Amino acid sequence: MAARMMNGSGTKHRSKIGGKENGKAGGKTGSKSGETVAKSINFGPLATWIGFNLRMAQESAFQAFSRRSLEIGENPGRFATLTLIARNPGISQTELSQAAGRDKSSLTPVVEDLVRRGMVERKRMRDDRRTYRLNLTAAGKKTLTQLTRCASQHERVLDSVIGARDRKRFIEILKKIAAEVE
Amino acid sequence: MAARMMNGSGTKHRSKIGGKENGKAGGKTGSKSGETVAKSINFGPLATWIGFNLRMAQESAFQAFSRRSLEIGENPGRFATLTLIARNPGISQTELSQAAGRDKSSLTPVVEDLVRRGMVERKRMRDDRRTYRLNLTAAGKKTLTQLTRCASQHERVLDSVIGARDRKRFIEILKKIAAEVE
DNA sequence: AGAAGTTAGTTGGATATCCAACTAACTCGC
DNA sequence: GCGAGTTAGTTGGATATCCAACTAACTTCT
Repeated sequence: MAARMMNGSGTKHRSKIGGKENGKAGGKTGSKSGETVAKSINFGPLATWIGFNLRMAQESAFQAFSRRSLEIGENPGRFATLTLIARNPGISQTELSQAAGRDKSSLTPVVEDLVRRGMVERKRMRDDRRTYRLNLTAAGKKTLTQLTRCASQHERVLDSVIGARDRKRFIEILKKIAAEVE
Repeated sequence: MAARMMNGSGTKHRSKIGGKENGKAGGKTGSKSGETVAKSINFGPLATWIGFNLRMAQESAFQAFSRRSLEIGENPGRFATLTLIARNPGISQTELSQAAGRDKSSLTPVVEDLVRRGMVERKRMRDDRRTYRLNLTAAGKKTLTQLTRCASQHERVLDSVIGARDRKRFIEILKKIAAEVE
């Protein structure tokens, strides 16, 4: 899981989102000299809208984490899944999907992959043979440890960008949005 | 564009992200009576990590906007694209993709669709025949107006969740993350 | 106990996205 | 003024995700 995961690690050249309306509607930067002057884009209302900035921030953060976890040869998307299984041994796929904010059908291939790679063990429940119980194997725990280290480093970067003073409030707001918006 | 758009409008049942570690590692909620007690999930470190919460918030917000814009029969994903073209008449596809934070190849089908539906006009540049100039048509402007109304309502909801006091700082932080994280 | 309803997980069809590789068109250096 | 390099946009192949529809297994109601 973890955010429409798996963007790869493309280096995207984003323009900074201009705070101010720069009067002159967009338009072809002169570039007399031949070098391409970074054209300043007018974002209009997007610049001050929460939805758009939320998306840009999320993707930026996810990309960074993606790169980091690919360095250790793991899929960033597996991180939330592994953590949730570790913390909730015997969790079912449906519960897992709800916790991770994904459709249960999205988890089918993810869990299959984790099982195939020996990270997760999957047993039918005794008393309800529709349901699986998921548990981490030793290998899964080891991988999770590595991924967690990655994630901690990543979090430290985010922390430094946000600043200790605002961090708590920032997360509260994110949680509130996740919980309260429709 | 606007966030790995087009999730449809699925009603996802997310568990709230528990702030506190609930000691007892996950585990099978009793459900004596037969009714399914909403199992309380242990999110472990995810609960306090920015990346995960950023994702959950972003998706929640996007879903809400998605539903709203589908009500007026438009694709939420087109919103940022139309806005950027409106504000930057004659913008090229590459510039547009950078501004929207998407790969230029992702824009090919989007722009095609907008042109086909008569929202956007696309002309080769005189002096550089590789490049297109994009402009909104009257129909495009009309659609954008509707979408903008939608988005304003959506923003108002987000505003009320965040609270006027924190809003400015919140957006600043989002911008900072988008700009500074790798 | 049997039919009707509900739930867990899978399958199928669709979309949005990425990256790498491509083509056509431009620019530069000599 | 021509070949090497660069840039704009498209194409192809891959992944992650969604929703709707399905099957198998439970539960409930009469």
